[in-house]
Amino acid sequence: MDSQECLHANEPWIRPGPMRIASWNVNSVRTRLEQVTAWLQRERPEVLCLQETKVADALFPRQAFEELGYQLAISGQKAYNGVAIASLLPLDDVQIGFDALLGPEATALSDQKRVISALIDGIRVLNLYVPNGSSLSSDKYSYKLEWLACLQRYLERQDQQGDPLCMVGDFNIGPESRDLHDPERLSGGIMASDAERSALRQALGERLVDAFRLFESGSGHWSWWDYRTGAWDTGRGWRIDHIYLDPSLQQCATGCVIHKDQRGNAQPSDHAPVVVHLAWPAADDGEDEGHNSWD
DNA sequence: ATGGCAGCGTCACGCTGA
Repeated sequence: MDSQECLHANEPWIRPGPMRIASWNVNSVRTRLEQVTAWLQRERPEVLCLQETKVADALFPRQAFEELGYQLAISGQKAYNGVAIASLLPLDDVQIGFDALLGPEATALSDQKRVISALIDGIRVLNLYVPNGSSLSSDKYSYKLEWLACLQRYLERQDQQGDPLCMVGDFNIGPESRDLHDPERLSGGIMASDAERSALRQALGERLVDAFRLFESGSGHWSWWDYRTGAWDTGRGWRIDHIYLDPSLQQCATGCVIHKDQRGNAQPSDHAPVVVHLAWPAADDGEDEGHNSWD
């Protein structure tokens, strides 16, 4: 866009886009470190959000990211869960856990390290690792529904802050039939039950939209392939890793891509990275959106 | 209906993930 470039030429303190925000469940950041750094070196996304880092903060392999120019915000624990944000741009106002916004009511849901956010170039980047739920009859399933109800309250609070919001992560939910390789068999089961889908929709509200579906309406696009069933070799995947944008970022989105090739690596994660491309900062269309003022 | 594969912690296999 020429008009946008002119704008930036006249406003040299505005960094010209694009902004790419990626999400990747790496299933152990230490085991996957070489794959992650190789991918970062090649793709150089401005932001990479990681899930299932599976490492206590003191043992997080910080140096490998910092050598590539990435700053880190991490929230991990031994063996399970764990989230992190790596960014080429400064990370401000890092918030860890639901209790950062909700206080004591959410403390019980903050033992498991599944929530981290930071303000990056004026965008609130929220990185989530939604509980899996195990099976419909499991205690973990009720925990998942409770967690999603808490997410709804958290997002209502986040909305009040007024920052543009990009929410990414492993949602452990296939929102619709087109997100499952075998909807007839899988619908209604774990990760595809009405209650999970409804709880996610409730949390999203009217404002948050799945960036991938802004560009691709078809089925057959997956972000996760089960290790156990030879799912990768037979193409039986799910699309459970998502990027959600609020209205101010929807209008900036220029693409959303799943880097499926990473699932074909030797010793891969069972998830592939998802990347949203944003033209950011937004071009000034004359209407003050509240997020792009520089006076 | 069940298991299958992978990572972790701690050293034989159980727990967890999805």
